[in-house]
Amino acid sequence: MSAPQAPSPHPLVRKLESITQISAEERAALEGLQIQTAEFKADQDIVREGDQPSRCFLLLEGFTAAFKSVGDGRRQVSAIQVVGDIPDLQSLHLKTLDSGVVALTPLRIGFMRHADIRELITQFPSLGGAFWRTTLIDASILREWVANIGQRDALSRMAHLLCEIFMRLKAVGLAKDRSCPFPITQGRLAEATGMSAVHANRILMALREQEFIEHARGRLTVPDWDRLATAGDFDPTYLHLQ
Amino acid sequence: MSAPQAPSPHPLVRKLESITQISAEERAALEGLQIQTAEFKADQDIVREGDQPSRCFLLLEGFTAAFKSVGDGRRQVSAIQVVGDIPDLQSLHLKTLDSGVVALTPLRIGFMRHADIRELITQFPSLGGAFWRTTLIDASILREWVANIGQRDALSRMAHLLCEIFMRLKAVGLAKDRSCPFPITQGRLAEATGMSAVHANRILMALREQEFIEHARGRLTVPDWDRLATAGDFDPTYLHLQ
DNA sequence: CGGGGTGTTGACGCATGTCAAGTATGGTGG
DNA sequence: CCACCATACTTGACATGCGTCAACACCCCG
Repeated sequence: MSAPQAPSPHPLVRKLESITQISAEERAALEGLQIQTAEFKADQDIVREGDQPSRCFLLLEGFTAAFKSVGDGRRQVSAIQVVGDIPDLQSLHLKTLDSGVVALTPLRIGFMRHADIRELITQFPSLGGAFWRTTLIDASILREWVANIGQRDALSRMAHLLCEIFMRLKAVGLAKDRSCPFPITQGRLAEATGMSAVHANRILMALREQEFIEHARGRLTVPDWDRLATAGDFDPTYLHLQ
Repeated sequence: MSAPQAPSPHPLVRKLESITQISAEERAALEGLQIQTAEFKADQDIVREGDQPSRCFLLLEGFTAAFKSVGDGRRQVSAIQVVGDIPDLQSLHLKTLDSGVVALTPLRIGFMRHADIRELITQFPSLGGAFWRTTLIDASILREWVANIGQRDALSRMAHLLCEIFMRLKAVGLAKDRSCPFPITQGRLAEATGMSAVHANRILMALREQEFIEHARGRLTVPDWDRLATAGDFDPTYLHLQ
């Protein structure tokens, strides 16, 4: 009756379809999942370290970052999320959040109740596998971040991060050709790469001077992908795309 | 007939019992899971980056480390595993391994086929949740490592790592009182904390001189836990014990 | 057209890396 | 039981990448 392969307007279906085969039934169930949308302004905390949420949220529009604060007040960003990501999906099985999530831009998000997700998974175990898989990909990215921060020098480190974000945006259709939206301040990039804001600035300027990137007004352009990927020692295997 | 609460000799049951309630039926199913044991010598690779395994392994005895190599040949350890851990459980849903696992000591491990685990989970979905949860805890630890490596100075960083390993060993009953086995070389600790081996040595000596730790012949002793925890800015919430 | 956040720049110090030369330690074979 | 070897650990001298501080420039947004 309906066109069977119409591109789904539903962001959660899109997300999981990029991960696994979704049957018509599962798709219907996903589309029936109750989602409560909300908007946030830039720099607002969506959830905080220590929270015990009963729902998690799907990022519908904008960018977020997960972060932890350490003793002396410094912050480390441990992940950056783009459209389609579910930043706190781990709260489904871990009662207490071990990191906060902050809006990097104005956001539109969709809350999904844990109870509803659990019911969905009970009914369609293969969807449970898909959700599980997304958290495993997040963990894989974290391992790469550990290696990135632990071993690469500042220039490679930053280049690597830029490669990752660019490629993940491409995967969700937000990167056109050689450029993508990039509304992330140098301060945040510094927190994500474990360097000072001043040094992040110098490294970004070096990357621009040597024409690895163009970066202005919230857009990132990569004139020569291979060159940037080489500088960042970037191998996308860990993203487990496709 | 049998004593219902006899401490299970089965390591997988022990692991999952520390995470969730296990019914008698589930326990029986877990104990029936086919496990093929194997032994490895120190420094052998159990699995390698790029492998596509059809089984994963449970660590029965010894210590392992997950690691990635970066471009210039340096290595970063992204996790250290102790008895009861399943270092490559993510391979259940991610086809290609994004990091290798190496034996830090002589090992005894038990291989479990993906197919068997999948069947088990299909039959007992709540066990699936327990397995999922273990991978989420691993991810939580990775977030803490990102923060540790990214933000803390060398002394706190090392102290934090020592706290984590000590507490995880305690959780599986391997730490007696104030001391635990610690067969990890300074070179590995350096790879885990993202510092050079020489610097790791100096930091460990500083920790010993200031009596934060005693560390010799494969044993670590912590004379004053609170003092070490303070030095390492250590808060165990992220381990999600209990 | 004003102001707060963001980006830029320079001077300087220090934590950490590197290189190189040892010294302990523990396992192995004679 | 000892000699030997490989691996781990230790130490010093030196270089440097990066952090800190402080001032300033820019640019959007109201």
